[in-house]
Amino acid sequence: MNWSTYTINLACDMTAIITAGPPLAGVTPEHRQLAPGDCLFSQGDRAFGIFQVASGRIRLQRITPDGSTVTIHLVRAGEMFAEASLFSEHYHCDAVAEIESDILVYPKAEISSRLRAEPEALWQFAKELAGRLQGMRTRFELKQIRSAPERVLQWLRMRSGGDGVIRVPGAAKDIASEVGLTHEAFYRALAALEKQGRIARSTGAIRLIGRLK
Amino acid sequence: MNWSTYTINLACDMTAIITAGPPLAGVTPEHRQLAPGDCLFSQGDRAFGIFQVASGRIRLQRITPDGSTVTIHLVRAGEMFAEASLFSEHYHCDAVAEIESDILVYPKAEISSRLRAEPEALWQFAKELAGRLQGMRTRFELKQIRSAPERVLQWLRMRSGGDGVIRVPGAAKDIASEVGLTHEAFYRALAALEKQGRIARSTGAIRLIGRLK
DNA sequence: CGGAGCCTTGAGAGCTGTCAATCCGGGTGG
DNA sequence: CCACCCGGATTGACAGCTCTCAAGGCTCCG
Repeated sequence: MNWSTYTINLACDMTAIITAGPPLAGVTPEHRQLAPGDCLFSQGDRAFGIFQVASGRIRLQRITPDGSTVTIHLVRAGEMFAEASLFSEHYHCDAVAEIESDILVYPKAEISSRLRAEPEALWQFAKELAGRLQGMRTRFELKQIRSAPERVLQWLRMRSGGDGVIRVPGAAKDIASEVGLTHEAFYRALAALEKQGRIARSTGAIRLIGRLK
Repeated sequence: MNWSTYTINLACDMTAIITAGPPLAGVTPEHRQLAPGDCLFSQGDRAFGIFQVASGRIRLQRITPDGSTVTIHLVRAGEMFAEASLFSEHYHCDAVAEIESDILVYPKAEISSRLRAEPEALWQFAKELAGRLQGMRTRFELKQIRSAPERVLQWLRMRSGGDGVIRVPGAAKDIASEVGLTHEAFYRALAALEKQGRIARSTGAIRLIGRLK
């Protein structure tokens, strides 16, 4: 098992914290600044590009037949979105900035022609997609765990290196939302785990305690 | 809190109804029968193929550095898995049958050479991956909704056609696990929604009530 | 007619979200 | 150098909600 590879795979996944997947090789993106409420594209618009969130947060939503709004996805910093529009003429949902956001725009025509012309680039693109799919499935499975301490523990396990140490990037608060908890519940979970002797905390890092191989 | 408890929770999955993608065009799979507990591949094994579950259920799990097991994904009938192994020499997790399962095996060498040789097939494959990624994100977002009635309603909205009618395939019980609820909570949610006049139930179908466009 | 499985409802417990209060460390202005 | 302020970290109290366990009712089928 190659743990560094594993880390990279996860990076495609827990994007909110591990910033930035690799940009699309060989295609230089444009930047677009969005103010809260700004719309990047709407359902039915002709697809003009795929995107990556440099900073901010984008809500992908769809208006259902009965007129109500369904959130398809909340895209956070580092994440890419609307890849599927490469294979479709139009967007199938709205993309609206929740907060001030900086978006990288990869023009569809350019990406498309490049992927069509260079099978190797397409191969890499598919690889990227497959990795993100795996990551998404992992996140999904994590969500199935109802107990907050258990969920936090599993998350830590997935993020830990071979030494069982997880370096905490910035505020633990941000991790909370990543795991799908309020920060209070997250702190309580950490406290409980520490009390049980299953983790040890120090500033900027968390260490798993237990049978390390 | 023990693992068997989780197994039950984890069994909640939406794929049984939602998924069932097209098989890989132009490549004929082999079948493999697995008994409960049988291992399809292990972490570190040389990647020999990608798979689709014809029937049964496969647990993808990884042993973490501290020796504990983390479920990466529970694969259900219709779903494809281990696509990422196309881009990697080895598998990064274990695949174990939870129940008797029938697996379609697409040999890696064959898939790989076909995708390499025919850019159009690779394009389709990427399209498929992008679609699955979107679907996974949608499922993930649905999980974020805490209120059971709200979650059920959103799920119904996503599944409804333009007429706002959802035909219920078989037991409503199965839907419950798809939405990530116990069947009791699901019934209660439906009852609440009906009481509020937001849906109407009849045998075999549910109709959304509200401003249809 | 009987049974099996699904549908439905009830009661209670446990857990997380919410609201609030406190502590703490660093940066800032006086 | 120190008081002050701000945001994060932490803990407490409480309400609301879902899960669990349990008990009928209903429908289809043998």
